[in-house]
Amino acid sequence: MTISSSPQSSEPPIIVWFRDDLRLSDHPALHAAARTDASVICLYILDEREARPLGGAARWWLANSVRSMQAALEAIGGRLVLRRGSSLKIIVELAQQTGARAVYWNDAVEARQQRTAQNLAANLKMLGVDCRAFPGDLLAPPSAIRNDEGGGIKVFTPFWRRLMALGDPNKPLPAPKSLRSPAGIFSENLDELALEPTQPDWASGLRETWLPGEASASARLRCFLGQGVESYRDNRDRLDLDATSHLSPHLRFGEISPRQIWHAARFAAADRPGLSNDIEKFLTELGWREFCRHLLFDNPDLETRNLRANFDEFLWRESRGDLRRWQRGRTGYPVVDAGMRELWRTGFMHNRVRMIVASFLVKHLLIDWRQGERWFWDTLVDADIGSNPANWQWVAGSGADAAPYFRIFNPVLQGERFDPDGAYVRRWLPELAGLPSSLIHRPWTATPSQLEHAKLKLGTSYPEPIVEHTAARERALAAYAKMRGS
DNA sequence: TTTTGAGTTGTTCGA
DNA sequence: GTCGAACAACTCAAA
Repeated sequence: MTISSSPQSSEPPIIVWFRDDLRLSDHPALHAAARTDASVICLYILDEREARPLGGAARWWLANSVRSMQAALEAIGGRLVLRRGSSLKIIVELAQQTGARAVYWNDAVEARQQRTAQNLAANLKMLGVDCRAFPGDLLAPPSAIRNDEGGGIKVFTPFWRRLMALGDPNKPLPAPKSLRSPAGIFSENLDELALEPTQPDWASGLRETWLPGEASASARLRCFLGQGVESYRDNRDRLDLDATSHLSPHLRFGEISPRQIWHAARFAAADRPGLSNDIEKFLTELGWREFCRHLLFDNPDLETRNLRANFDEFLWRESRGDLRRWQRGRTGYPVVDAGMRELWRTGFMHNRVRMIVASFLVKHLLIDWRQGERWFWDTLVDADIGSNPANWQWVAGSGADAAPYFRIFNPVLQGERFDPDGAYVRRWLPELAGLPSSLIHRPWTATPSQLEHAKLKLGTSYPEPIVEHTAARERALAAYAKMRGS
């Protein structure tokens, strides 16, 4: 095989179609294309119909991630072609226009994306264009972890054991050192895709918190495995400590792959045996991502359909007012409100707080989990097509391996346990900052003089509780009992 | 085929 | 203050 030295070569190019895999390293489709002697067209399409339309926070992330990848590609001689519209139509047209010899992409687990890929493959075949889909998004394909009936495994622990029994996933692939991309192919301007908010520009909190892109993702992983993972097992639930990796949005957009994380963590564990417990626990979280994706593979309507059908009978409350107070962090329960405001400001929420606020919406307010799922989808930078609905269903009790219905978080106890000095609450609810730690998670129990001393007016500067915990708990238990009996 | 036992993340109550 | 039991019943994996 000869290697063409001419950048103007007119030989047929290979199109690499990027989706939620905005990285150059460990990218099987790009790696395969770059190994040939062909020039490579790197293509990203904003297709609002192909998959679930992105939420606002995710759109902001996408814009910045794409910008970062444009720069990374240019640094090795390549170029990113940006388009908007129907993926199928655009790829077929581009393949014809450029006389492409092949189209490569990485597999996606979501049903709509798979359908598009199948249609695309059929269309390309008719045109005589080769196409290949590569595994790259998962540690193991769903087909490798099945139960006796050929379905997915619905309980996490056996799922995890089976995944571990498969052994290490493939080693990550290197990024191409150089790339040739044909010139003269039309690309949209990123700004014209209007992914970032302008009127108003509400993204300042996101900009202060995050740096999207592959380089940032791998720096964060390195930093986390270098120091952060120490005491991960013990401290990961603490809201007032910075004990988690914050890799989730990077993983969501494929700026880093699960295989890269897996192997880097294994390497770190071999290097520092004292950390192996913490690293095992960290890898388990990667296992949960995997579990949720496999669940989505078998249940394409995970975001709308109760996995346990008896939940279809559940009588949810309709209250736009209560929903809005929850969304805005005005429930009167400090740990809930702090979480909802962290989310609104940064596009992120600590995992423990996600459980607390989700339990509060579903059980204290009896509002349909789908409403909460949609709010998270719109506001989280890491809103994941699998994890988000799967975990909402888990909290609600309608999901796989779900929490039992009587497990109702007490927001006061959870706050006192995981934010003992109230540092997390004070950070996000400055109006409560003057309260002593003993009252920070239960301001309604403060005496008038304590309130005055803290310069706090309950009902004005901070709301009274939207529901009383014990009564709400009993109401939830009764609602579940009724569903069971109906 | 049948049986057995386990199942991410809790709270409350009463001894 | 600490501890164990109750909260219920069901689904699923695996022997």
